[in-house]
Amino acid sequence: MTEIRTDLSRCPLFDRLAPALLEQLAGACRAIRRRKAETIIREGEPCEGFFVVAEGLVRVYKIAADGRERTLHVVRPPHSFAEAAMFAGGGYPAFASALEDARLVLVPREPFCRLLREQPEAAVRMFESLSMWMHRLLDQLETETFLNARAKLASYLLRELRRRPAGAGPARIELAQPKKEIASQLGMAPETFSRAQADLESAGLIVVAGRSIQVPDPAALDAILLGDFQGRAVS
Amino acid sequence: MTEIRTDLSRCPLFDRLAPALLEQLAGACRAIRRRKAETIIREGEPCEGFFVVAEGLVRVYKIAADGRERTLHVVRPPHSFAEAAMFAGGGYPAFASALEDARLVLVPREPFCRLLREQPEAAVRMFESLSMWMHRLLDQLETETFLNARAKLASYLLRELRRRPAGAGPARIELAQPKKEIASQLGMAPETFSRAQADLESAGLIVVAGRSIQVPDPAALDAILLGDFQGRAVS
DNA sequence: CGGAAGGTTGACCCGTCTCAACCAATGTGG
DNA sequence: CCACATTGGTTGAGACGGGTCAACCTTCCG
Repeated sequence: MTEIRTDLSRCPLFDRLAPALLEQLAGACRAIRRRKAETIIREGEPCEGFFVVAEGLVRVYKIAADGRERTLHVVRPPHSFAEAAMFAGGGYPAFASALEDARLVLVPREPFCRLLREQPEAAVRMFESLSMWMHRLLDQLETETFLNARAKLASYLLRELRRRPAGAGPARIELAQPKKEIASQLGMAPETFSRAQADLESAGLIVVAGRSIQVPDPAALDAILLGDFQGRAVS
Repeated sequence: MTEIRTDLSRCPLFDRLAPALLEQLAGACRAIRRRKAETIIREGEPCEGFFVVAEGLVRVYKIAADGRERTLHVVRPPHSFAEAAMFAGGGYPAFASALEDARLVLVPREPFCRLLREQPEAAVRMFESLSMWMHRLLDQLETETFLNARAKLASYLLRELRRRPAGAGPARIELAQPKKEIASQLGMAPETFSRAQADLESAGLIVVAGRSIQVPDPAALDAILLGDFQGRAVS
């Protein structure tokens, strides 16, 4: 139980919660483990509650009628997912599975809703979390409709760069997942990812070495997002 | 002022609010009018508050670096938009403009946040509203990635059918906006919309007469969403 | 050694975008 | 009242981006 309490306390939703309330909520939660590739929730399943990721990576995704999959987001500790499902009825709106062996905390619906009603501060945190999800989805929809494969990759790399500690040496990214997984996040086929990467590399914008990618000049990479790109027209 | 109170009371966010609280909130709000095509908010602008649509239609959209636009959603009375902007910082996440002459109520940030802190019931409504937006965005992203132009149109028509009063005569839809606007909502060029429509019509799935579209057999139209469509392979 | 998983590359195909012509309905000014 | 422009929509031709299929390579592992 004390482990659950610690896991919750790290999550932005709860990190300012009074210890007593945290303890109480933790008592109502359940620790859950999933091995790599195991499913956590299925689209349409009734919503028991939402999840805090304590360890490991979780992939949130949709499945098309013909079986194709599309990753919507990868959730890392100490964040949460499926919060929105609790208020909209109709079950979970997407699938989720473990990208690595994962430890999760299931926060059941009722105890959590009680907390929200009683703790305005907790409610505000929840609003912030939902808003962040919305912004993320908006960005994704924007990326989707306005950018081509190269620009999507560039925008992904720049986002990853921004996630790193400030002034952390040279601009280098270590991909934490297989490239085909990243391709799915970006809404493209693995082959297209590979080609986009090759294009950016031959334009001198990135240097690829396995799963390590260097960006000598982030500003130049950023320019890809605007006007188009003549990379393929070398002839 | 009493007009503002009435407008607010119709909005799902506030329709169960105690009259005294409603009155108080209304006192802090501002009535706003916009003519057709006038801008309401711009992406990145600091967030003063969010909006309830009292009359008219509002288009929420993104603009690409090269000027292309993409409609994300059309908000109709008595619903609201830009709620999420209040919690995420960084200003409004998209543009909004009036599709028709519109009457709006601006609910300023601070008075509203105070209400949320003091009224758990209001907070619950807010969660529901944010969750609906998230579901809508998820659906849109799903549609975007899995469906082709014909299937997008079919899914739009079926959605519109479901919005109509139950048992309201034959399955007919009156498009309330120009087709090129709907094309933008569906993320396709107007020409593509026109062709998708022609395809469905020549397959006998819909009957088009100007802006009026009939669906003789909704179940058949639904089948388009699953497997693919041989409509163009008539030869 | 053989096999599986991750990744790259080439060839080809298909869907959608773009550009352009065209049409109908509606207005506008002389 | 007519010439003309404007707006909304349809249709055709061509180009292009990205998906698919297939071959191949490397690394890792049993």
